[in-house]
Order: sequence, then structure tokens, then C-alpha cells
Amino acid sequence: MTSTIKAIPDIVIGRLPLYLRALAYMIEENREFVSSQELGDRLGISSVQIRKDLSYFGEFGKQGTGYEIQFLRQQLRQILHADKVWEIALVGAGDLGHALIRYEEFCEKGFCIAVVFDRDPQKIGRKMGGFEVFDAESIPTIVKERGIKVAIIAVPASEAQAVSDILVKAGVRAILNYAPITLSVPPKVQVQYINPIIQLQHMAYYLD
Amino acid sequence: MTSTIKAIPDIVIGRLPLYLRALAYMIEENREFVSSQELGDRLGISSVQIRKDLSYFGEFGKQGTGYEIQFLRQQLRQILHADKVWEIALVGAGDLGHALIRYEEFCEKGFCIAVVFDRDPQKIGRKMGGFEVFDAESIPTIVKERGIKVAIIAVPASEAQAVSDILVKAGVRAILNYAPITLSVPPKVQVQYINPIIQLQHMAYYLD
DNA sequence: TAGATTGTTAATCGATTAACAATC
DNA sequence: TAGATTGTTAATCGATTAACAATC
Repeated sequence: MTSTIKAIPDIVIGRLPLYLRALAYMIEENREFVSSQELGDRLGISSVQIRKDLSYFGEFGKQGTGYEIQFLRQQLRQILHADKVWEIALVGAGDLGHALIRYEEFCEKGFCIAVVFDRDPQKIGRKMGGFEVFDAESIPTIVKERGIKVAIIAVPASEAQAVSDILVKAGVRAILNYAPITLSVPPKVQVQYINPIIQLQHMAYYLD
Repeated sequence: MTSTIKAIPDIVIGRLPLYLRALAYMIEENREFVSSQELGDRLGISSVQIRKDLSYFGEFGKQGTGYEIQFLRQQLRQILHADKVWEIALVGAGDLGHALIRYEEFCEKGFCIAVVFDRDPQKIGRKMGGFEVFDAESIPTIVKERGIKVAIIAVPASEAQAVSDILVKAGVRAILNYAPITLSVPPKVQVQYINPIIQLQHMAYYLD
């Protein structure tokens, strides 16, 4: 009999960063312990769901007292690979790309923009927020050379799929896509979408 | 016997804007008809799911030929209230707020920033991308006066809940929140979150 | 000990999909 | 008509939650 691999649902993985974030705030508040109940209240998630989610990875709590915040945070950081620095390739140096470069939170959280690409000759070679803008043609060589695994796409919708294909071919395994289009990627590649308009339209349904 | 209200699942509502977006691209491509199969392929959604989703609202297709794109788009626009212009209150005129002001796509899609607020005396009264920055103190009066129902929060996490409370009290019913915190709002109020770091952490789990 | 809270099983709830009649 | 595709029912799949023993 082969060992049973119980894959962890992606929806569970998606909640872990929320737990991590809440724990970070609690550390700032000099809290030492937290119950699943309190953590859940803070996040609008049931306590049982939090316990179930965490139980996929181990037993981190103590009956009667809850979770030691520092310890749980450390565990979650390891699980999410949030305890290391990931280099990011940013493709697209327009208004949006520029704003993303200035957004310091990325690097503070371990996702540091390392190279910026654009295909506009007006931008190539110029500096933007401390970064030289490289020709998009050089994505394959630079991304491979530096072993970059994470990219942010901030180009127009019409170019996003082509950029995605190039990034994937160069070894990128996770893409944060700001372009308003669904990307087609191989299963081994993760994609997440940033789509304020889609979210506004979602909410507008409930308005009258 | 009372009439049975079959509420439409929120997860279904959340997919409608994706359908709408794909249809808009197809119109640009001068397409006239589309099958649920093709629409699904484009979005990475099964054709059966698309048909099921649409069937909550009516029968929009024709056996053998699929959906008339212009017609379906019009229907979805109505359903999502995307056929009107929504005025937006933007709270927070920092780097992020500034970038959001410059982002024209919002207004093109019917979500037009109408007022900008900040509490920094350095910013109040100054112009930013064509908008005067108003004192956050005046949120209640201005939002009520103009009947604004949709807001974007772009303030630091520490202030976001307070801002949210004020907006809700002033009549806002939908909030797009860029602050990294879960907001507590009454059930009648919709909230959507923009959280690139949470999404990057989610993907990083799958990297090694 | 008594009270609090975890970790987990089983039940429930909800969403997706397979199958297919209807029909353009 | 034959082929294509819709709309819908029933089955399946997966996620959440209720209940509770274990234990700090």
C-alpha cells in the first residue's frame, strides 16, 4: 500500500497569509497568546475553521490557553516560505509599474523587486525609482541568470499573455497579474489576479 | 405557502464581471456569437458552470448557436448595475491614493472618483490630479450630500477601521479596501480587499 | 479540580459537474 | 434533417461546521 498523500486544499493555503498578518499585528500589540476564537473574530472566520486549517500542518496550540503567537507566526512563515526573500521581476514600467516600484511594503514583506522590464525604447536604460529599466527582450536571459521565480505583470491586457509565456519559459513559477485578462499557464505555475474593477462590479450588484 | 426566494450565490455574482470583461474583448474582435464552451476556455471555467451561472438570471442563449455577444453583455451590464456611473469617494491621498486617481480605467468602467479625502493638513486644500483634497472631517457631510454609495480606502491599516465606520455611517454601501486589515462592517455593506502581499504569500507556498 | 480551549470526526451544507432532454 | 449547443436535474465532490473527547 502506497502512502496516502492528503493534498492540502488551496483555499486553506489562501487563508494562512491572513493568519500571519493578524499575528504580526498582535505581536506589535505585545500580545503573547491568542485563541482560535479571538483570531477568528478579528478576521471574520470561525474558530473551528482556523483550528482545522492549522491542523493540516501540525498541532500548534495548547488546550486551555490557545496559541503562542510568536511560535505560530514562525511556523506559518516557514510553511508559506515567508521567512526568505524572493526576488521579483516587474514587467511594465508605466504608471502602474512606477507605483509598484515605489510601494515599499513588497520588499518589507520579503518580495523585493529585483529587475524592471519594459519594451518602450523611451524607457529602456532610464532609471525609475532607483531601478534601471531593461529591455523586455532581455527577460529570458536576466530572469534565468538570476534564477527569478516570481514576477509581476503590469503591462496592457493585449501584451500580458505574451509576457506571461516568456516569463514561464524563463523559469518563473508565480505571477501576480495586474492586467485585466485571464492568463493561460501550465499547472505548475501559480497566478493571482489584481482586479479592482472586477471587484467593484461584483459589489455594485448589491447596490440599487 | 410563501414564495421561495432562491438567493443567488455570491460566488456566482463574482464570476459575472469576468464574463462581462471577456464579452467586451470579443466585441472588440468583432465577434457576434459565442458558445459557453469558448467563453469558458477563455476564462478557465467549465462551460457548464457558465450556463448554470447565467441560468440564475434568465435564458440568454440559443441552442446550436450559443449567445449573442452584444445581447448577453447588455444583460450582464444591467444585472451588475454596470450600465450606470457610480461616484466614488477616495479616502487617502498618499502615494497609493495618487496612483488610483491617475488610473483612468476606473471612470471608463463607470466607477468615477468624485471626491478625495485626507486628514493631512499638508494635503488638504491642494489639488491632486485635478481633484481638490478635502479634509477627512468632512466625509460625513459631503458623502451624504452627494449620495455617494461606493468608497475606496487607501489609508494606513491603523486608520482603516475608523474610516470605514465613518463611511458606513455616511451611507456608503460598498468599500474597496486597500488597507491590509479585515474590516468589520454591517451585513448590508459590501467589502472587497486588494492585497497583493497576501496573494504573493499564497503563491510562495508552492515555491521551493 | 474546574474552566478553557484544542484537535478531530461525522454531519451538514453548498458548489461543481455529469448526463441528457429540448431545440435552434 | 443532423449537428451543435443550451438549460436543468441529479449525482458528485469539496468545504464548513457541530459535536465532543482530550488535555492544559
